[in-house]
Amino acid sequence: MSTPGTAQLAPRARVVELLERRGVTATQQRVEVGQVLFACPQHLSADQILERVLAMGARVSKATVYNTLNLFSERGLVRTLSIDGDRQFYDPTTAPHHHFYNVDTGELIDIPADALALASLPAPPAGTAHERIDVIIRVRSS
Amino acid sequence: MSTPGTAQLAPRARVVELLERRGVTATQQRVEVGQVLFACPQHLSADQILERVLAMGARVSKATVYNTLNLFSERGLVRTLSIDGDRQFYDPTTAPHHHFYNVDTGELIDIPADALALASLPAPPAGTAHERIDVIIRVRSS
DNA sequence: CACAAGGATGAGAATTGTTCTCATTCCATC
DNA sequence: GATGGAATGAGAACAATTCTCATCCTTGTG
Ligand SMILES: [Mn+2]
Ligand SMILES: [Mn+2]
Ligand SMILES: [Zn+2]
Ligand SMILES: [Zn+2]
Repeated sequence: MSTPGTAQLAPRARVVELLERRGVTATQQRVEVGQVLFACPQHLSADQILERVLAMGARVSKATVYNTLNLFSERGLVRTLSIDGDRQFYDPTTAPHHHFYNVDTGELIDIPADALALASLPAPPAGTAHERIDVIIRVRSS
Repeated sequence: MSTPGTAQLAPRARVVELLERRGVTATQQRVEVGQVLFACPQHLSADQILERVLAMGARVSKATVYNTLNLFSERGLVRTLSIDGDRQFYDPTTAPHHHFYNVDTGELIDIPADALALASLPAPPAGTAHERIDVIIRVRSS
């Protein structure tokens, strides 16, 4: 039994703490975006985040949602996923992990880092250093 | 000593054969796109392909380049890569392999499938079947 | 507790990669 | 050489994202 229009949200206090730990000023809108984004492990588009923030009764603009997500991404509060050419998804789980992507439904499912062994990693090209590894396992509904 | 404006191209006959093997009618424009795309292992955007086809003196439109790349992609002649939210890259190497992506320069480098061991693959979610695995190793210029 | 000063916000325009429309052109087949 | 269906292309349309810049907040200061 869920109250319509009242999705689960991360508590403001927890969001404020997360932002301040990364040196991000905890403004009204950033906290509201964070309450939606950090509610649970999930993968949301900018549009979905905007919808949900508006649904919780807050007032935010599209520009601020994008500003905020880009800032969160720079500060390591969110991971940006590009799985197709359409839109990006924002992933509150920043620890290393991977994804199943259902090409038919668009669904994204987390794969814990330790559920997938990457052996014999090739050395990065000369003059470069590893930053992060993304594994996307594309699946079809069968 | 390279002749300016005359980049290396795949021979028309080879391209025609590739297309016909996949049941794709070998029209003038499709063959020209193929000559650019199948010239060597590489990763080009639609715009780069258009530029190069025009540079070889052929007449093609943007719409046809996109039509052709989407058709090639459906027929398994090219693999589409989404590495950031900006544009897609088209990869003539359709056999399984992976990529280094230099986030500073935008450079994409192939990693042969056998240079990277993926052990203990998790089972696909119920009701789905593996389609393909993409590993992208993001690196920074250091 | 006013009060700057700089940072954040937002309405809407701009940008850009990609798709769509549909009239025209091409091509395989007869 | 005709012809019917597929392919092409100019340009409009779309959609995700960014930009502009006037207005609004925050935060520290007096
Ligand atoms: Mn971006
Ligand atoms: Mn596409
Ligand atoms: Zn995830
Ligand atoms: Zn490749």
